[in-house]
Amino acid sequence: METTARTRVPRNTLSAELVVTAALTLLDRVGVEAFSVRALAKDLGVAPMTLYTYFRGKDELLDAVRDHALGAATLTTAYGGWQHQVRTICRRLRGQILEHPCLTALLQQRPLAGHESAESSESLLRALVEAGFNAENAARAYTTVLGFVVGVTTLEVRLLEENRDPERREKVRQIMTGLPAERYPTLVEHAAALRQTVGGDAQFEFGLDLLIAGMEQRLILSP
Amino acid sequence: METTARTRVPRNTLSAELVVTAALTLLDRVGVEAFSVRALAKDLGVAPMTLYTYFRGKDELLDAVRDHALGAATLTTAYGGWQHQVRTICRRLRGQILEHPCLTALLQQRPLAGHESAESSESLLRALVEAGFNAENAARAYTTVLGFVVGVTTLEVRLLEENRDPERREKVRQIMTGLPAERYPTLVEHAAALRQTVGGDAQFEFGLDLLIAGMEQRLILSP
DNA sequence: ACCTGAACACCGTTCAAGT
DNA sequence: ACCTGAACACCGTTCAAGT
Repeated sequence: METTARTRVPRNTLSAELVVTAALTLLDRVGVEAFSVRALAKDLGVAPMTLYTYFRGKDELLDAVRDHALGAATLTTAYGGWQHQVRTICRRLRGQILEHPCLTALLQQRPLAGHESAESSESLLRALVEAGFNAENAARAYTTVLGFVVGVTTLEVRLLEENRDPERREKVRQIMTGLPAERYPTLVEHAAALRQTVGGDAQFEFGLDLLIAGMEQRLILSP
Repeated sequence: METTARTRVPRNTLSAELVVTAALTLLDRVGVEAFSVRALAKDLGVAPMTLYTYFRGKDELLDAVRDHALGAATLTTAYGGWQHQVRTICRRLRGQILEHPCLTALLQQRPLAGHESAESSESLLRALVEAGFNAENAARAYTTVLGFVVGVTTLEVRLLEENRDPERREKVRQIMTGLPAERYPTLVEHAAALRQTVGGDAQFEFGLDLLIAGMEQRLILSP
């Protein structure tokens, strides 16, 4: 029952910036499920209600974390041909999600941020217009690319987590090996190859190649 | 303070099946955030702990709901050339997610189900092998397609929700019109076109076309 | 303005008990 | 087996209050 007089933050040591950073760290460590305002307050050595000085509520805090975690992805401008620009922007977004796995949950609850992500949004859309798409198709390609990157990378993060947890890993293995070969011959035969697609740059690049090749094709037929 | 003797389920009226169905309905109505075991119990006219007769805990229940909601997508077999088969499977999966929006959250927390989705998994992978992909690339294409469909459709569901809620809608509009045109010229110029990409079959088909065209291209170069 | 503790209406789940 | 109420350790947030 240690009651060692809690080292309270003396005065004005806190700031919105600091709260967001600590929240991001905690979110990445324990997951969005286990994250709570009270746990964050304890981390910061502060009473729960203190955090409400900086944010109207939990939702607003999570939005700020999402913008903050996304912000760093937009620092430098992409260069080269449109294919290379699109590739660069997609890789950066994936990199940012892998670095902050909590982004998978935050992006799915509330999609794309406002100002923080505007830089890379602008770059991506510009690259697609430069590629030769008309206004409608450039916008369609833009939304397709974002959905693809977030979707594929979210799947990657989940599968990697599943692989790390030995208990869940064993369960998945049992389901796969338990599938009747006469009903699911292809799944059973390709089980090893499927396991190979769990994460990794090669898997991401494969999908990105498909999408870009598809866009090149589309530009020839009807831009 | 109405205490009108709650119409308790008499005996053995409940079943795992019934609990799952009620859970799915409640989840789609109030969202995964607001869903709770206690609320579900109230819906069923039963004490919260009763549900633990059928499921070890909330997680197991959500897994069952996910499998149940996904199951109906796999009823009939796809036919025709591989392109048409892939298209059909993707459309069905999207259709199922649109019908049960809670699937976006359930699929992102725990990816692809086991047995319930094995039917369409088998069909999809078989179509890709038939297309001519080697084992490694068929598996890579498989994971790419699933990530794409779930990602793009999740984005669709979120954007549609955002559009329905007038308050959030106004907020998004303000962010877009508030963007400085000299810093984000492309975003500002294409704001109308971007709004057009929020949901709809045309948007989904556009992305699906890109992916399939990309696969056709890839098959020529290195299957 | 910044920070606090007490209180309220919720959660998921354990436990001992009833049929 | 099926179903229950009481209790425990949590939540996010309101409120009145302290500096």
